[in-house]
This record gives sequence, C-alpha cells and structure tokens, in this order.
Amino acid sequence: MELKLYNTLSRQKEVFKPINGDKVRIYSCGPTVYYYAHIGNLRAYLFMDNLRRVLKYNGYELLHAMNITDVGHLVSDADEGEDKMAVAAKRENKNPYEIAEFYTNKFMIDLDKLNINKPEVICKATDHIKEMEEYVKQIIKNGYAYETEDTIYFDTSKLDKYGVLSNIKIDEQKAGARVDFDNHKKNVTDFALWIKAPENHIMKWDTFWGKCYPGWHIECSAMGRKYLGEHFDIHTGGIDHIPIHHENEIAQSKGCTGQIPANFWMHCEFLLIDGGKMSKSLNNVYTIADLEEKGFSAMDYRMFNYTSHYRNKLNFTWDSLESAKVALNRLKEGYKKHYDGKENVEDSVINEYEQKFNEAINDDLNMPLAMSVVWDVVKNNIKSPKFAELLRKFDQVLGLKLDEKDRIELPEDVKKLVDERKIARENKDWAKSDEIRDKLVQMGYSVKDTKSGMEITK
RNA sequence: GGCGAUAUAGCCAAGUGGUAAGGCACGAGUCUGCAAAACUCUGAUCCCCGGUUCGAAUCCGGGUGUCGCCUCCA
Repeated sequence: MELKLYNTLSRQKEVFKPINGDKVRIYSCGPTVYYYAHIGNLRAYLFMDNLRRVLKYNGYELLHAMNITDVGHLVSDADEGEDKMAVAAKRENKNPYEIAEFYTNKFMIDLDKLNINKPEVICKATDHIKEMEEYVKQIIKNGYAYETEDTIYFDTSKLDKYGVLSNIKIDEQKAGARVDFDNHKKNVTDFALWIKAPENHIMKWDTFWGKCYPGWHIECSAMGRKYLGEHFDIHTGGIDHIPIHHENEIAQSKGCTGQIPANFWMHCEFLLIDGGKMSKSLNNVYTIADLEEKGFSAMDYRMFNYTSHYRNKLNFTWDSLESAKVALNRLKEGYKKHYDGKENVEDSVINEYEQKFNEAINDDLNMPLAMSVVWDVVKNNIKSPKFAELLRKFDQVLGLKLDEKDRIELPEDVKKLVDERKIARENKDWAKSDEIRDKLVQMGYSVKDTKSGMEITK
C-alpha cells in the first residue's frame, strides 16, 4: 500500500519512496540535555517513534540517527547571554559533561517508559567536534562563509534562496524583533558556524581557528552526513525548528555538499497546556515524573497522544489525560476478552479491519483515525483470538503493550490484607471485607472485585 | 508590524465536496452483598455573514475569536 507523508518542504502530502531500495535513512533532532524533558518535548519523540513503527510496518528497514546536544548554545548570535549547559552546570555545581550525562540518562529512561524505540544511532555532539570542523572547513572552502573578529558566519546571501522551508520573507520581518543584531554580520539571516571561545567559556576545543566551540546548527549537519550520507530520506523535528534550525541546516548543507540533505522534512506540532503554551511562569512545564506523581503512567500519556494528529496542536489537560488512562485500560480489557474468546471470525472481516487500519496510518500517520478502527475491533461482539492476533499486529504500530498486564509488586503487608479479605469474602463476612477494603484504599490502593477475583491497583 | 495555524457535541478530537469517526465525562440500564470495574443504550448540522455548486463542516470572499512564531525552545 502507498504510504503518504506530509513534507514541510512542499507543504503537501507526498508518496514516500526511499532513495535506496527498502532502507530508510532518518535523522531526528534530539534533545539538548540541560534539564529534564517535559511532556511537550516528549510528544516530538512519540511522533518520531510513530514514524519509525509505521515505516517498519510497511516493511522498511531503518537506519535512524538522533543527536544528543550536549554543547551549550548561546542565547543569540551576538556573543551575549549564557550558554544553557553552562547555566545548568552552575545551577547544579557540576561540570557540563556531568550535566549532559545525567540528563541524557533521564531522557533515555523517559523513552523507555514511553515505549519509544530508540534510533539505531544516538550520537553526542561533543563526540563529533572533528566532523563539525571538517564540515565548516568545507563550507569556507566553497566560499559560503566569512570571518569576523571572533566568529565565522555563514553567508546566506550566497545561496540562490534562503528560507525554503518557512517561506520567510526577510524584509517583512519586524525590525524590532531582531534583537541582538550583530553589526559584524553581513545579512540578518547569517548565522554563526564557528565561534572563538572567550577565556571563561567552559566548553571549548582546539581547532583550526584556535580555541573554539561550534555554532548552533552545525552538529546536525555534520552527524547527519557521517551516519546517513549527504542525501537521506527523512529529517524530523519539532515545528519550532522550521524557521531557524532546519533552515540553517539546509543552508549549511547547500554550502557544503551542494544539496538539501533530506527529501522529506517532517515536523511535529506543539503540545499546549490548558489551551496555551507551557511556560515556567505558569508552572505547567510537566515531566513524566509529574504525571507519575498524580497517578498516571507514561503509557497513559502515549495513549493520550493518539487522540490527535501529529501536525495539529494537542491540548493537554489533566482531564484529557485521565480519559486516556481510562481508555487504555478498557482497550487492554477488550483485548483480553478477545484473547480468551472461543469464537471464530471470517478472514474477510479481519482483512477489512486491517485494510482500514493500514489506510489510516499510511495517510500521514493518522492515528486518531487508526484508533477508531482499533476500537471497532475491540468492541466487536464476537470474541475471537483472531481479533486478539489482529490487535497484536496493530500494536506493532501503537506500541501500547496491549498484551501486557500492568503488574505491580504488592508489599507484604498489602498481600496479607488481600488474603484476609479473600477469606472474609468466602465466608460472606461483608463487614470485614469492607473494612479491609477501606484500609487498602487508605493505603493508596483501589480494589476491584471481578469474576476472576480481586484486582488491586495503586 | 510580518508570517503561520486553528475555530466540529461538556472535554480530548478525526473527517477537506455527497447528508457528522473514535475516546472520555454526563444520564439511563444490566451485573453485583455493597462499592468500584465491566457491559449496553443515549448526544452535535460543524464560530458568524455572503458566494460557488444539484449538493459544503469540507471550496472562495469578508468578519470575529483563539493559539503559535518572528530571541533558545520538541
């Protein structure tokens, strides 16, 4: 079946075909590891995972690289402001490498909790200074750069066109919005490739231009080329990357290799919180830990993400997360009923559902539509293992672990109470049964009496 | 000021020309010692005005609202 993906470059859905046979090469802009990832960040990685799974479902083999940005970037092109890694280092009284390692680990744990399949290659910026250096040198050699006293800039006026992704007309931008404009730059859109490190700068390297550190965008170009080649299939990132970061990546690549590095550019929209952007001042920059604290799991959040399309803003509220949590439970219970089912269904019925599901996911990853097919299957009155098998197949794309029961290890004292209650119930001693239930509730557990016995959840 | 999104039932949201997917909540019911859970049933003509069309939520024009970007940001 034809797979269509939306390409920011052309602003339309295009039929996807890999450059080389069945091998798809993808580059994803990864996190800057200076703090915990918030759920907005994680939406982008859920999208990335979703793309991976859909491509694999279509039979493609993947070579997928994602960077870990462990070099701080200045706040602006002018040498002002502080570097994020430096700020974090100061805040936590550690060196930048310790900061990077700590938050990289935290990030990986988040990915695991969300059941996000990791890219084949995960590469750190600081491990690729040499490659960046070579990349910049090539740009200089090709005549797309110029030096100022302390910075090597990319000269965007040398390009036939700058701004192919965002369609920005530079002249129309509000002059006042261009803060910190460096007078040494020739053009407003020029950006730093290589910067001389001031004495007190924490992260710097001995390079062809002296003690320097790299510009903001060069790492992705250099690592992308190293692991995927000069021309690969898909480049992903958050929608915020369109106007600056990806525009500059394209500029650099044109300056270095002469071409736009990827055929498809795919961008995930923002997550909103209560209808607006999350911000520190509103105190709504939530992490997975924050969700867990309120009794939600990362998988509930994954489920929540399937309510909307990745190219639309998604409005996060605690109520909507609660609804996803309930829905995920019901989905699993529904799956189990089919798993335990004894009935048979015609293959044609199975095929029809499968067809609908495939159409949805292959139409630019329309997960909300795909989920409606999943619900149709789950709620089918005929309870058949063949439906369970179909759902397991769907789950290769969904990654919801439908066949995994959420098992929680009960502490000894809880186990004891559960056993006592069981005996009380067998003796129809309802007073005692309720008393123990109250006790368990007080301890933070909820008790469900099902036909097959008690179910205890936190 | 410029650029770009978006406006669908209480909430989260699919649907881009043929008479409104799905989830959650609410309500009613089944089940149950009770509770919870589960299961069944139940709801919208798609921001407003005008136009194109046999036919529009879906296209065009105008208006209003909301959000984002133009400084790092998934």
